[in-house]
Amino acid sequence: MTVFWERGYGKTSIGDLVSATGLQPGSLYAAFGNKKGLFLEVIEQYNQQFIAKIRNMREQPGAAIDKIAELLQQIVEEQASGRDERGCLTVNAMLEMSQHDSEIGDHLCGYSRYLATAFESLISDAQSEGQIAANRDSGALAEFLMNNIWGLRVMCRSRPSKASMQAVVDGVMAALRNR
Amino acid sequence: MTVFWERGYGKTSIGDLVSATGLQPGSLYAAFGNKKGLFLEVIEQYNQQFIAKIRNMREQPGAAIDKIAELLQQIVEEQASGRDERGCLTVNAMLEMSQHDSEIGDHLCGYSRYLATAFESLISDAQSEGQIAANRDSGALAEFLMNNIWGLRVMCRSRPSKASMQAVVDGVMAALRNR
DNA sequence: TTTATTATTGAATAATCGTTCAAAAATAAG
DNA sequence: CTTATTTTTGAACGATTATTCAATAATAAA
Repeated sequence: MTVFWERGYGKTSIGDLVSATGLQPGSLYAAFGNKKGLFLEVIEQYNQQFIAKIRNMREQPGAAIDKIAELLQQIVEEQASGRDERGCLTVNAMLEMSQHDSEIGDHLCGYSRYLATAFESLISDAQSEGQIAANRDSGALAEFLMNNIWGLRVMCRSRPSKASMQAVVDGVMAALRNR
Repeated sequence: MTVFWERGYGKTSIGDLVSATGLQPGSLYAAFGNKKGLFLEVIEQYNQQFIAKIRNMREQPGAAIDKIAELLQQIVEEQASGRDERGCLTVNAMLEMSQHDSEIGDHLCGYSRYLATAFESLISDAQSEGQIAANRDSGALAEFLMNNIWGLRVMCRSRPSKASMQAVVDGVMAALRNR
């Protein structure tokens, strides 16, 4: 996962995966069929981790609006600490592979749809708790939130100042809380 | 430009460029040095075109806030009409190449910074015209706007419904107009 | 027309790629 | 311990890659 994340799909060679896993080509092919098979399992796992993170957040105590803020803030802090120069594996894969490989594209598009519903449930929670007006469209707000996360994942890759990213996060939270 | 845009840098072979340009490898190398040299000139031209578009918009008559809305709406319409399955060449290049190739990375990061100032001038116009409150931070709003454009360029690649993209655009414009 | 300069050609090169597979090693079953 | 089964090994293969360059053609200068 780390190798694909740092180098992208196309620039990751089997040799890179051999070094990273300590397995020889034959073993990798016996286990995953081919390079794409391994990549599909990698993004599946990556996506499930993020979905699990949101699911887990919802089960924790605390205001939903604060959880959303925390989700965004984490992206800022990771970037600021220099830990995240690789952005989001899913976004990277989506832009590199989505239209070129329909199997990977299907996978990612389905996940994207699923992720929107996960965000919508967080928004709904915040509406129930009175921090977002109940008459606003939760689906539309979820798309808006997700769009800004996609954006931050792109921004990560353009060596932004922390202030720039913080400005975006503050703007998004203000837009969610408002009206 | 079209070839790089549709296939990305890594998946574009010299053979593809030979077919697209009608020039033989030797001629391409005589003119551009190598594949990367050609790519750098391509993204330079692509970015200049977008900067010129914003500059031109500012010179046209009409409310600045409507120009911003039009910029966002164009992305929605292009996607809805099926014309844009390739997203934005710059965003694609940024995610594919930025951290792997520092020369391309520098180019793109510089452009990203420059683009933010172009957006800021549009925001400032809208503030002068009274459609965005003058006490709001134009730089922060510009980052917010740009972030959503990056997001839409990612979203383009996940086969979204027009309604989803429209929801984002409406959300962004509401956030800009508000308060 | 003749000469000098520039541009184009496209086959050849060396490197790297994803993938395969017979041989060897490790493990499990009898 | 012996046999059967599974896993791992890593060299080899064919395909593709970016790049080069001597030969050829086109253009400009004299």
